[in-house]
Amino acid sequence: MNSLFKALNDETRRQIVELLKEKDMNAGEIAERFNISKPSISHHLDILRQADLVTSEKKGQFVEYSLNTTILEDLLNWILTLKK
Amino acid sequence: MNSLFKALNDETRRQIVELLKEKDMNAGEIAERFNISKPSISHHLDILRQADLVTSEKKGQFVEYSLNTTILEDLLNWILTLKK
DNA sequence: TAGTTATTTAGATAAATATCTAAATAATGA
DNA sequence: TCATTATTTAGATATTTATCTAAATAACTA
Repeated sequence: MNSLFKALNDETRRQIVELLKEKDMNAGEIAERFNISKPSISHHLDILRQADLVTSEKKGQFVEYSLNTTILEDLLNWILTLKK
Repeated sequence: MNSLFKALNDETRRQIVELLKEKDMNAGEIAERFNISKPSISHHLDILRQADLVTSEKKGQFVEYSLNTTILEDLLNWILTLKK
């Protein structure tokens, strides 16, 4: 849970997640959407990957990122138990 | 949303939230549960209050804290739209 | 194979954060 | 009113984090 909350505790990363909700994208396409350097975006993607919120797959020269929503079950349940 | 994710991005604060799920508690009672100084707990409570995750009410010498679960609706909805 | 493009790694830096101790504030009760 | 108790504020410090530029790695293409 720690890595998940950490991953979501950043506006840029939440926006990346929202982008990937629409469709899979490669690192460069994601970086284009932000006024942040590519290495910084790469770092954000790494944190999202550590939290298992995204998966990545090398496709030739590109690295394609996809959203993994299954990990959100845990978060959902945590919140629901609070609301009891 | 920013203050909410920030508030939840700390194990101690998540534990405080879980304690308050069971029953309202004053600052001292909460602090007793952790090996952390009272000023630090006070600071954590402040961050939870800024996120509107808890409310506080002065009761004589004590300050009683309560969980506010309504604010979790937003978070719940954000997650649910991701899962679509 | 050499040059180009895509992405990540390394290393640096400024800002944010979690924690502490000491001091201030506020309420109680002798 | 004075001492005690509960809590917060102030100020300091060490760690984490978001960002950058430069360099490294990997894959394509002429």
